[in-house]
Amino acid sequence: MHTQCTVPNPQAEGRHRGGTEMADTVRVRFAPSPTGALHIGGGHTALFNWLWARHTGGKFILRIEDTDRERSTKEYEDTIMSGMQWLGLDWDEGPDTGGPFGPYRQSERLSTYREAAERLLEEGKAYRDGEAVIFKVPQGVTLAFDDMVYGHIEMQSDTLKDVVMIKSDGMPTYNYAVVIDDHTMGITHVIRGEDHISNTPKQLLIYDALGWEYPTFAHLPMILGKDKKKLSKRHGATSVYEYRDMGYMPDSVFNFLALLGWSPGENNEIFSRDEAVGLFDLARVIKKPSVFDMDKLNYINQEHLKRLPPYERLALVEPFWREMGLPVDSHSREYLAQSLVVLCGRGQTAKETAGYSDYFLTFEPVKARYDGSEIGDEQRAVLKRFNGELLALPEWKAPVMEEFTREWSTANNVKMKDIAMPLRLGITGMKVSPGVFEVAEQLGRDEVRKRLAYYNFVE
RNA sequence: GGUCCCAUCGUCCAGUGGCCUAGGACACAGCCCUUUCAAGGCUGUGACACGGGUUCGAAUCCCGUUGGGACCGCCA
Repeated sequence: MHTQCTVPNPQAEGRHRGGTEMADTVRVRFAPSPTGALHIGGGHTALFNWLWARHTGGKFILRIEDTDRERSTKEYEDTIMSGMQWLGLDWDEGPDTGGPFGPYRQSERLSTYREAAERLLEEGKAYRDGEAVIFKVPQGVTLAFDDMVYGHIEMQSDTLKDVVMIKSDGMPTYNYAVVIDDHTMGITHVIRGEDHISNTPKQLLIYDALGWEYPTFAHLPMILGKDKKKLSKRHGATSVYEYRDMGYMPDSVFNFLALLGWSPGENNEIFSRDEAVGLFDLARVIKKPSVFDMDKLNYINQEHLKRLPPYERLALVEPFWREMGLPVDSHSREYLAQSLVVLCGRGQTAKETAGYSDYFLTFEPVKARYDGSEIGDEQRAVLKRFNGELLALPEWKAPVMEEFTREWSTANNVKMKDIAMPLRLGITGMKVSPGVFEVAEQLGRDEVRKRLAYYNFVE
């Protein structure tokens, strides 16, 4: 057990939860503003909150911070939610599911913000300027908190400017609303990006003014692009959807994101959601910002892809085949799934896998890629003899074909690759493929005969 | 500029004073396997930013320097 961890693990300590001990239960929230899709940074923050809630048996709350009237839209709210669902981050309370601490949209909690603001106004801790309500920062106060990741942090109030609580349009500002909501929603752990560390002292001031206790803070290291700058569109995909569209599995993106700023501590980098939940610990989160590394994502995705049962892999690849205009429906599910088994882990994404396997679905792309013109008369004659005998084999099985080919190449003093390569090219149109006999078996004797005949590689 | 934060291979992590001539993974290079590629196996290149302390002993603790980042909005 990690003694730094201030929150007891209910499983490990065998404590009972619920009922009157409700107050002990971990409550964390992800609070995006609906001004854009769920991007990698937001996904990372949501993920760590979710992990902590699930690990501790607590609650994961989704709160929509839609106080920017100009930029917030319902569409973005929906995309963020479906992005989270895609990643498998389910929430216990939120704008759609409801819950005992609702409403879960800031735009619907305006009265709560006003009440607290009135109180502060009456007590002389805030003042009006124009239509806005502004918090008066007291001088000479030391603001301090103990961050679960960054440790003890303190700052003098003198360096702070007064903070706007309610904007002229009646909407609360972030630094104010976040305090009111986290407190009234019973949030126990505020887990958010490191870029919020400098905001925290302002929020502390408001907790103090209202006489509220601080939640536990845990700031997460930033995710940077290859150039070590804050991740942005310039670094490629930004929304988690773009990863889905590129053929990445949600489990892989989950796994990859979990590894940014955290590790289970053992030499275990590929894990499932459930394993991550069991292993996760906020006390093991590191402080150093991490660079988003596409190569690592690719590797992780390939590992997850390899571990997938055939039909699940088929479900992932199928949309990309369709996108490529391949005749998916003219084949049986068994045939398609088996084709991917033959492909055996080739391709780092479902999209790549689809691109490597088009020849299983139709001959057309093969013809487009390969014309057989580099084969001279002499070699063609050899191929015709060999292919003729191959197609006449009593059993159309890869091991049988392979054995036959070895014997034939020795007997005829022909190099294995001189007959295997044209065969591969003729049936796949590629110089790279799985074992050519496995491909031939999967395609079937008739289809192979048809393709070879097209190139005049067989009599 | 002010305040705050960070600093181990190119990248992601391990390391919480002795087990470290610093470990794993990705990437890269080579070899093996082989009908091609992928996968797999083996090997290699490669880091504690720098300078001072503290200590019998420091990647680990302290101070400074340098370098990076964040925040300083009636955005969140």
